[in-house]
Amino acid sequence: MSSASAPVYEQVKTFVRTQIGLGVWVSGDPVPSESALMHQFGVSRMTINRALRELMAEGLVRRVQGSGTFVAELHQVSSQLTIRDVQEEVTERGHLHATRVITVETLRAPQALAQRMGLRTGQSVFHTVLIHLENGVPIQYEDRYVNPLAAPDYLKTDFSQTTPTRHLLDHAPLTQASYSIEATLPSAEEAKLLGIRKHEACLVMVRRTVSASHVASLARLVYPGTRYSFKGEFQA
Amino acid sequence: MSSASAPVYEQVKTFVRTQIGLGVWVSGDPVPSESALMHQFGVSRMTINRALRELMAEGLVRRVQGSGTFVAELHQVSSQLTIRDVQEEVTERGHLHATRVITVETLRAPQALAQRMGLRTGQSVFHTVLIHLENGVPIQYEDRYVNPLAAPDYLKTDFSQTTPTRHLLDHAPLTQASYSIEATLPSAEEAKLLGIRKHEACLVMVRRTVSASHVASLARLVYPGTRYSFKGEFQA
DNA sequence: TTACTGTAGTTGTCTATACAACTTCTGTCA
DNA sequence: TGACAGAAGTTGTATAGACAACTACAGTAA
Repeated sequence: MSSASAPVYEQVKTFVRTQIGLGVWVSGDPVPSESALMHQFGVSRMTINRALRELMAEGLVRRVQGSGTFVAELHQVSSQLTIRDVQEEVTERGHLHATRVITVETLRAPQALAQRMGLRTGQSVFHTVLIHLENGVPIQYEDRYVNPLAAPDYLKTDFSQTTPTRHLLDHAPLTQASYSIEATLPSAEEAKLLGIRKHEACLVMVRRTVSASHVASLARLVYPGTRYSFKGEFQA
Repeated sequence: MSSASAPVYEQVKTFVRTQIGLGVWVSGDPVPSESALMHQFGVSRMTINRALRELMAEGLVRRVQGSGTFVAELHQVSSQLTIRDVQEEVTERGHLHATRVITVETLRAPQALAQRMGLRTGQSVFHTVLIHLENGVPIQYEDRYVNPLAAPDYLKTDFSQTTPTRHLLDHAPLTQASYSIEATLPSAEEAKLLGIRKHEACLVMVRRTVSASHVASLARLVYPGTRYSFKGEFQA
């Protein structure tokens, strides 16, 4: 029923997806040409083109100009890892979000930090340390350095109301970000502030965001392993 | 120079991206209508449409039929988390990959496992436990259950040559996958096989893959926190 | 055999047009 | 005032055609 009224290009996508999903066409196999699918479905080439182009963007097929369309080799499976504002994430679960402000300061960047943020040694950098709580339980330790050039008003924020992430997204348009996720044991201070034992494993995400060609922020986010996990899905 | 010869729809995308990147247009602002951009660039509507449609797919703008196009609220940043075959990953780094086979067996699924894999209790399930080594150092403990219906020849694989991931990708076309990433301390057996101390934090990925409507495999991958991290990038 | 050329087939881009579906606002009528 | 109708503007989809750019292959010439 729903497919009867679905747009034609969606029907074509579904057809191709199904053939691949059922294993009728396997990795490397040629997908029928635009011309062939055009006659098979009795629609115009642009419609077929859109379907195949979108399937390529989704990583399901590979297209080579002059040669043809082929089922992609799925040797690597990518999925969206979503990085969200903690506050929204918590409130969306219907829980209460609160912030404990530990440190708010301006300091002169030591060499190691300056290097990682692309600044000169001794340049001013904003520094905040916060604890995010979900229903009163600490779930994230956030240690963040912010480039004053990217967000001059950062320290004026009321961090008990607005999260740093939120402020930055609103004031420093994001152009690039990189992150790494590791597992480590917490430092003494982190363990104390998160209210966990020293031998409890933590997920640590280190995130570097770039806004208009300079590093905007460098954050170290520590999550107690027992209270947090990253989840994701992948759909062919 | 390169933009002079770039396709028009790319030029339009670059224009919109730049306005957003520079902060000229901020979250929620209306993007000029297709008709306006059409006159501005002197091109047909379909070309503008393609540019805006692709920007929407990339999450940079939000489009509402009948209303207009708006700069998206970047409250969530998603990026590709790539799940790859360990062997390929290691050899690509120019290192030596090896596998230690610990367990290869068929067993009857206990209730908890059967439930998680969508099988009946007592049904046959393949089970393998392997250690992956990079230059002789253990980097991953892989504990995997495989549905015989999805990959009947799984146990015939020579696991010292082919990784389970590889066999499954080649024999059971992937239609869906979900995963979670957590931090925990290793079990006694895991610590022993990975050659780490009991109090060393580990990244644990639990991955469930679905092939043609039934669960193909359930894997628990344990990485020593000191030897592994997930990395990723995001580009606006 | 080897190197080159041409041709058929394929994808990439773009146009001008059309109608459908939806939103927003304005003006009219009760 | 309030409800409704309509018009204008917007995006969504689809068409038929055109030319460009590229690939793969077959045939030809040296």
